[in-house]
Amino acid sequence: MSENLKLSNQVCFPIYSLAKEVVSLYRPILQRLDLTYPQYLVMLVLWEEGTQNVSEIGTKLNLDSGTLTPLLKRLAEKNLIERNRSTHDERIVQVKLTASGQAIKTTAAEVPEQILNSLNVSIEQLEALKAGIDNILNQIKK
Amino acid sequence: MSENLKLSNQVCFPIYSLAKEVVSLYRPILQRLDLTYPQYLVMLVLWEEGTQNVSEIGTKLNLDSGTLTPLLKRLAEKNLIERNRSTHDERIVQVKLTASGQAIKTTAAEVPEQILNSLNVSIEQLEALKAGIDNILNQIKK
DNA sequence: CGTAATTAAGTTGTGTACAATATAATAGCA
DNA sequence: TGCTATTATATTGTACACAACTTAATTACG
Repeated sequence: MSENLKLSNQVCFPIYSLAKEVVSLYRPILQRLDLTYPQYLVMLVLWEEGTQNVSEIGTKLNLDSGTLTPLLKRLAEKNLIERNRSTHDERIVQVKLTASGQAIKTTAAEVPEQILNSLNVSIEQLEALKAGIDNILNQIKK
Repeated sequence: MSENLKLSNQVCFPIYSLAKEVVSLYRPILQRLDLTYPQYLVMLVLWEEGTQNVSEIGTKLNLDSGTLTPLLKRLAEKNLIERNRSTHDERIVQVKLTASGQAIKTTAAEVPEQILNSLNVSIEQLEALKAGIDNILNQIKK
């Protein structure tokens, strides 16, 4: 196999490994908030953009209802969100922060700093990585 | 939140998204081999390095026995590998390619080219991304 | 208006991931 | 030798992730 062909394995496996590594960096930090990384992503969307439909959250996070429905039920059980059918269109479920959900935003504000610290990498390196990833994400053939 | 603090979200979420995107690029290609991406990774290890212990595979792929044991059982059910307890040390399970497992290596050799094609990115961009990822992976505080 | 097509969310089934724990075998050592 | 610690793998439980399908509601159109 040519060196160029091997490259896909040499890039895709590190991407896969890095993603797992990143999630495992978040795990102990998010544990204090009783959130998993995907749950934290949903909370970020709600903190930043307010009440959202299930499908709006799905579009922003690239997750489908098969993943989101049970995840949102778990967030609701923890009393961080409320799920209500829209009266205007009964198909739509609106996901809204509860007071508790809004309240933990303050604690969650400390997460990025802790992550930056455990990533242990310069801002410049991160910027470069972000540029490289955005590049690929935009160019992948859908 | 300062721009620098936001950066961790702006890097970690794309990493997480890209990894899912990459796995979903492999999915239709690997479907012809009846393999998932993690299963393909295990097969790559075996094709390149021959018979391995469960823990050796785990070290190379950053997966623990809780993930590997059921995955390897599925590969064994497909008759691609054999799992045998070592006679010298009964704790060790040796994972060995079957004739079928060895045989599909030929078809699998086409996978990297198909992935490179669907990534739709220049070799230079991939090399840059790989460098950025390896950088971070090496520097993350364990 | 009435029905077909579409849409939004939920359900089911399969397959990772991983923490925590269990089990069994081996190694180390008094 | 006998006991303790360690090691390798397996098991259990929880939580994604996604394909395929279902259900219920809304829209589009003849």
